[in-house]
Amino acid sequence: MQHEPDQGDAFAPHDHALCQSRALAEAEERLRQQGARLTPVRRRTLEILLEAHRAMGAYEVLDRLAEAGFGRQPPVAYRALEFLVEHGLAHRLQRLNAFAACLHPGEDHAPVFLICRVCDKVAEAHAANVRSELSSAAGELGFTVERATVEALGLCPACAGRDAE
Amino acid sequence: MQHEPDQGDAFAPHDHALCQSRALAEAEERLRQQGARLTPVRRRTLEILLEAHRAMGAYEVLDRLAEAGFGRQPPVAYRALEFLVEHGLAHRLQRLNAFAACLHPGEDHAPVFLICRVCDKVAEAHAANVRSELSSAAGELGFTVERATVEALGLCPACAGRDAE
DNA sequence: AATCAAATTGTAATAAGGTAACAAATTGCA
DNA sequence: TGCAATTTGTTACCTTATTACAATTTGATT
Ligand SMILES: [Zn+2]
Ligand SMILES: [Zn+2]
Ligand SMILES: [Zn+2]
Ligand SMILES: [Zn+2]
Repeated sequence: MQHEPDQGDAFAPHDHALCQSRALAEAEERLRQQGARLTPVRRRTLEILLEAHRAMGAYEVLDRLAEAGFGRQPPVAYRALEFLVEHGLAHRLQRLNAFAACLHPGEDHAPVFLICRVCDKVAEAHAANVRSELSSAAGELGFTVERATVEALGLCPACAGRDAE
Repeated sequence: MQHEPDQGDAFAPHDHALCQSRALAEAEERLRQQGARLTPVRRRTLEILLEAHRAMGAYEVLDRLAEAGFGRQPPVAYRALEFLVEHGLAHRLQRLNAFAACLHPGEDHAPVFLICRVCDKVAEAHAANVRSELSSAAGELGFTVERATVEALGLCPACAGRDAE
């Protein structure tokens, strides 16, 4: 079965020059409506991300910006990337740089983490249904999931209770 | 409705001293079976993680290890943490430190990322079902999801095809 | 056109997270 | 006891990210 190519599907063969120019045009239009400016660094940053159809580290983007004559210091890239993320034109692939004791040792599992933003506690939720939905969503694009990271930030019941008072 | 407390639920009120000692005993038993050794650093590292019921950065763990008389250098903590993760006694909350252009700007979405481990391309999959399963799994523990990160690593159709040949 | 405040860009300095490489000490046998 | 394998300690370095402040650009206002 062949799936319909769509605009989020970087994997499907497509006219990528058109894909890029359309995204750039949409970005200009959206920013104009919001009264935000697509300045040269920001525009070049978006172009750099669009060229690749892959995730790039901030320092890789920074190198390309420097080649194009912009500053060589980290904030140059981080600011432009942050602007794009804030305006819905790019995503940041998350991090948390942390470790937690396993609460279900021996079950050979790939859990979903629930992290309370108030008390910082971490719980592990049962992930089977989440993972099966993920696999099927991926399957629609022909993608095979091998490992997945699912981390939710929110409110645990104790902190939610305290909040509501 | 009250949910049944279970061993993965750090949010439920529970006898945490018992929770810790049980986890430690289970760890010892599991490692013994595998012929791996719960040495002093490793044991203290696991205790540190268990004390908190929250995720801790490697450097925070390192500080605590140093207080307990172990080395003050990053590898001391990273090695012990890696050992615990390898043996299923701890989890690493993932990272990817990267940015990608949004492929659906304007849809105000929280997408699921599919990252091909061979070609590094990133696609955005439709996330509604994944997120609703996530919310309901979280809901069973009384947790309210505000933001969630879902990143899958695997094979895109093109690279899977190449692989199969 | 001259002026000025706000926004943007440039730069230096430093914090935080992570790994490679090798030396010293410990452990468990032969 | 002797020795190899494992574990721990330390040095040095790399990547990622932020704070603070200076210089420049922009767009509106006079
Ligand atoms: Zn494209
Ligand atoms: Zn909480
Ligand atoms: Zn507990
Ligand atoms: Zn691929």
